[in-house]
Amino acid sequence: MRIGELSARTGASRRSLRYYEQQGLLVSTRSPSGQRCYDDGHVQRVTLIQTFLAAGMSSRSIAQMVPCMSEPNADRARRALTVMDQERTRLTSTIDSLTAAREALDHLIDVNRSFLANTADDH
Amino acid sequence: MRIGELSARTGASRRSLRYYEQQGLLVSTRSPSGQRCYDDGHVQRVTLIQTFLAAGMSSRSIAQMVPCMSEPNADRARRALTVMDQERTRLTSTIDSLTAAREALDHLIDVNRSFLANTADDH
DNA sequence: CTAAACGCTCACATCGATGTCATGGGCAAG
DNA sequence: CTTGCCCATGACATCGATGTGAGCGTTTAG
Repeated sequence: MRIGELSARTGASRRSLRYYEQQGLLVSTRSPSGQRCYDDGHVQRVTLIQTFLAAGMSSRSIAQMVPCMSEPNADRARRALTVMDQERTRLTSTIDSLTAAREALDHLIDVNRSFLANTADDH
Repeated sequence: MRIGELSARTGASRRSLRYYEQQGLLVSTRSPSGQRCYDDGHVQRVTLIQTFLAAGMSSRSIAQMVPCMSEPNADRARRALTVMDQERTRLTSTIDSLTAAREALDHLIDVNRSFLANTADDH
């Protein structure tokens, strides 16, 4: 398939798909005229990239983790593991931050609701 | 206290504190010479702001939620509640995204470890 | 053959919180 | 008074993923 279809299937814009390739997250074969060609495996890969990007990972980290570079070299795999562990730690602490923020927010919501209930009583 | 001490106590840079004020997240009284003056309550407020910013909320949202505008107006409180509910929903779905990403990452880590174990066996 | 729809590359724009620098005033200790 | 440190404002820079548009080739349906 060409870039338009991959875009339609994944929801990633054509612009983003080209960017992913430029950053080394995605490889494509080219037709004789230079157009990018993808197969079904690429749909999955893009989905994974989207998952990671949505989690705030940088394309640089993703490039080091996702084995987009065909040949699974052992050295590369070891370095990838390092990055993965770092990212996992980062993810976990981000989740903790968000959870803390949500709790703070819940508290604010309570305070606010009470306030509104009281002013309603005052009427 | 002046801005330097508030900065030291909260870890927010002076630049950020001035930015928070400019965005309406923080109020300060001014000394006759124009310097910002804060009290202990401001430390707590800044901490809350940091919590929310770290959770990816925009300063715009925070400004609508945090009752920095002294007088707790009922209309304002109602609009704040709307924003709070939206932000809560957003937070929850972001947490879900991060959790999903972490699971995908765990899977990648497993695959990678197996691969390394196998290549080690090959030796 | 032609027109529409698609693809390519390059380049510039965007957003938001923060860093940094320039220029100048405020205040306390020597 | 001077030196050193803090503060004020304003302007410009940064980062990263994505949008947008120009200019030009390709593919496909009529």
